[in-house]
Amino acid sequence: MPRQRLAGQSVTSRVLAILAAFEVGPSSLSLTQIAESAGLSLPTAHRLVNELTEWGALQRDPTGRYQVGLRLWEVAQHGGRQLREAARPYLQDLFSLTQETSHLAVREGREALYIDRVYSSKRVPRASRVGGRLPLHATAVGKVLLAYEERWVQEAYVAGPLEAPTARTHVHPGRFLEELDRIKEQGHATTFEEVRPGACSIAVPVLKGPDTAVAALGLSLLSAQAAQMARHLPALQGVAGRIASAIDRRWITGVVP
Amino acid sequence: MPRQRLAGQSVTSRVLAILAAFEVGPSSLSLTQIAESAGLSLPTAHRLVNELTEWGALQRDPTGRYQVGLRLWEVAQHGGRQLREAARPYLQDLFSLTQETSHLAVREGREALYIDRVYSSKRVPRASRVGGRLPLHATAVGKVLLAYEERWVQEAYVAGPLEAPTARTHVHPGRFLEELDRIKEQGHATTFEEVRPGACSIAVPVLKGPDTAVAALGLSLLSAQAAQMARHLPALQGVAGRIASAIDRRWITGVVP
DNA sequence: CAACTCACTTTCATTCAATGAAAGGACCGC
DNA sequence: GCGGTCCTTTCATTGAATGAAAGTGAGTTG
Repeated sequence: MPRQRLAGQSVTSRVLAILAAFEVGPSSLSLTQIAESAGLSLPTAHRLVNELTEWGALQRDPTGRYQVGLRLWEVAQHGGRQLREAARPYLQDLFSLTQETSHLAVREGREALYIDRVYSSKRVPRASRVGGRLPLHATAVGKVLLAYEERWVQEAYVAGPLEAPTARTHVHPGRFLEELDRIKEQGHATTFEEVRPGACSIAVPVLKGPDTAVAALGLSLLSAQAAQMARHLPALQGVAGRIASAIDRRWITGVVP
Repeated sequence: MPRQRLAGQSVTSRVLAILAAFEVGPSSLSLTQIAESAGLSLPTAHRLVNELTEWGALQRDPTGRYQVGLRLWEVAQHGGRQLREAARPYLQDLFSLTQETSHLAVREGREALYIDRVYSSKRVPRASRVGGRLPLHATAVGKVLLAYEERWVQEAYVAGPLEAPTARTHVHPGRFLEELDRIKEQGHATTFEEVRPGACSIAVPVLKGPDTAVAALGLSLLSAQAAQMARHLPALQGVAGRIASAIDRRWITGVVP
């Protein structure tokens, strides 16, 4: 007799579980790994994965393992497109001005989601990744995003566990809330080796209204350059302003076809 | 009695049809539009769309319409990641050197799929879009990609319809095949107002072996700058070489975790 | 080279999740 | 209030999805 169908019974949920298998971990997975990660029997995984592959949501690499397919990538490019496309040229300007890794992030739950990033082959303090996440309290963009949230969101955040990727990460709830107040007052946040040793960062909000941040704009620098961080503040604020008005313009113009 | 369930019966295919609705057309759709585009009854579309929304594959905008969600975007960032992450810093270098819109494309069927793109707020000849497609025969990157394909692929391509976005598009099959030969011989392709009036482009292959192009690297310029196109050729070729070896290194190092 | 292993693929009887007709909101403008 | 459009919920019916079991095939061992 077929084994009892378990919870989360909808086919849709199974398909999504397969996609979720690619959220973390290695970028290519065997069928068995997918089945295990998604909690499916091998035949079921096989059939669904085949359908996804045929459509182009997944694709097989030369070794037979599966990766995310280009067609899914293509469709998903529409996600967050408004913000990303409005911001991209100015993010590029920021990089040209500062020659430092520039990035744009939004808040997703307890993490900062990196929407876009500009950097060259020269200096690359690699912590974030486009499509990657980092905890809000350990990054400058994250602190900015949280500083512009309502008080109860901030309190809910510090009520949760504050992990410490390095010894310098600020993990004291009370002091962190005070830091958030200071950040909102002065309009920018900084970190020094709070995500990874050797890297520091500075960020400002992209505002929509006086108290609402739709995104955060940041620079990552090597710790050796930390002294010059403040020098980039005018550039950051200027570019953030331009992005804010570009978004406004898009909102007024209406939905991009 | 419920209406006859039609072809393409699997739930997976329905879910994918919903995603496909976002491939073309406006970036946000109402439930009714999704149902129509995917060929589903309203209740079915409703249930599936709800599940997708709950997971984060779709999200509702303030007006209640649906767009591609950030979680799907995040997962799909893994698609083509190897190539994109290897190439990105060099693509940025190319832009810094030339100050012209730089892009990277791969072949997907009869079209060039734009994998990445670097440009600033200054000059923006907007034809391509990251995640967008253009016909192979109308773009410099497309011509390069086709020139390095085997002969039978080229012939199959010209056997299909060669659309002409502008009056200058090359649509004569025989002459186009000759152009492909010349392109492979000289190692680069150009267009002049073949996609859209006012814009021209130049592209070189990113090679893996002497006869295989894994991608194409291109610049878009305003037609007024057409005379200076050739001046950028050394930069293009140099950067393409660096990208090629970066990819090689990644292949040897193995799959990125 | 047979015996074994491991990862994937196919088959098929059983059954429960998916389906759409129908009816029920919600919000328009008139 | 009334016709309109769009979205949401309900529910009896049923066929698409399921997993046990058997099959394939590449690789490894004795």
